[in-house]
Amino acid sequence: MIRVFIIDDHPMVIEGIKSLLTQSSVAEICGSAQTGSTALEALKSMEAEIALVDINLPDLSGIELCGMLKKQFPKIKVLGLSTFKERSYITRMIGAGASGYLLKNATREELEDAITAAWRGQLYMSLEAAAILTKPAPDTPDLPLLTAREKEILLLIAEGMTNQEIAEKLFISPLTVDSHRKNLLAKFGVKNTAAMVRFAIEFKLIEY
Amino acid sequence: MIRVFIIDDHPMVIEGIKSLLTQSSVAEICGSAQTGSTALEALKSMEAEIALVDINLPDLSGIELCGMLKKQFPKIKVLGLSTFKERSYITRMIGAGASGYLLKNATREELEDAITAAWRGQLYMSLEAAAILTKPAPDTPDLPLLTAREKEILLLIAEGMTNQEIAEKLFISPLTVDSHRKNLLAKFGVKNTAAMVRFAIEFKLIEY
DNA sequence: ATTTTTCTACCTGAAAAAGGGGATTTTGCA
DNA sequence: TGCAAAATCCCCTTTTTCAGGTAGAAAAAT
Repeated sequence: MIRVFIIDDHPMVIEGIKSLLTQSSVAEICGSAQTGSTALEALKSMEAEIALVDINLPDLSGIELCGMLKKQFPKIKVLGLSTFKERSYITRMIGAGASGYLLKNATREELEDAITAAWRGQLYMSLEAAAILTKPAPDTPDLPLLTAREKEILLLIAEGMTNQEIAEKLFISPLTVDSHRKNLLAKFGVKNTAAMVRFAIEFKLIEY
Repeated sequence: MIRVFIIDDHPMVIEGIKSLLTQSSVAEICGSAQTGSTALEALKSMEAEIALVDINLPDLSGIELCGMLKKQFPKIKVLGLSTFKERSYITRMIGAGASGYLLKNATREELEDAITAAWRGQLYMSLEAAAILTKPAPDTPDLPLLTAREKEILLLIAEGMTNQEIAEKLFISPLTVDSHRKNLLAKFGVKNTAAMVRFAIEFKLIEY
């Protein structure tokens, strides 16, 4: 029997999962907690194999908690659990090391499949969550078209180079760099470099 | 038979996949390309169901190409293919809408499993890739510990607010904001705001 | 060939940030 | 209570960026 620990701030969710798994031949509940910190403490004296982690906890986000769980209890596999169908939650949870993601409308069968897959070292994604991930991303707002030179200079700005440094690197005048910088500010509709860098990363115009 | 299009800059990889799938009862190769742009063009006049996309192409990254494929051909499921075992490639590929990720050492069976799962709308992750994702993240470099106030001010800086604006928002002196800003620069080991914002996003100290 | 876009360069001055210090008060914790 | 850390505030100077333009040459598109 795979030992499962539940972390959710809603007691009725905890009870619901317990009820679903009561007659499971696959998994048994070894404990539960309503906050991330309580869970971290409880898991120190408990042999859990799987943690079902709600994305929204009162003290920590599920994403943060997942990272902490993986670090402190590397043997435990984490499954994210949420009502949220947001692709960014899913990808961040996976990025944090989760072995899967379930929506809270999961059937007992899906729960068991997820727990079993995670326990085997597989990545489990419910059909519904997979559909969210694999559908085309929503149309991003029309992004400004940057010239090649603007892109080049944007990268260098984001590395922290001053106009003078960039000018020396590209064999142009610092005044020219300044002109490009102003064009970038105008195209992004922002008023300074901080916002420019953030915009560029947010809209994947540069990588980090 | 599931129609599969291969995109890889190495002809020997394309041939290898073709060879593996020659006697497949599941999939058939309907075409191939060595660059992203060639693939996008070819797929306009081709009924492919699955695209196997190499992460490193000469013209586009596999991640970019995945996004473009999902946008222009929403019906096509994308599977990432790489020698790279880097978690960030995997998560970014999934974030771009891929239905799975395979390493180039995959067996015919794994290839077929991936293609079938993707075709069914599931997310496929090879055992090896899943292991990379679900193992505890490598120890990040020791990140600077920020005080609560520093975090607060970092967020506002990254939104593009000036010291004066932040001071008014927090009911403190602009000089205080400046002090925190200097502390942040020192803690991050960077010399200006552009690099500060980038560092903060890169190391997930702020979100965007 | 013409038009449009991009790149380059410049001007001036104000605003903002960065550098390099310093100090006092407040807060949290043992 | 005492101590360390955090928060707050200050000084002065220099550097850098931003605002708000202008304009010509080169490259690209038509």
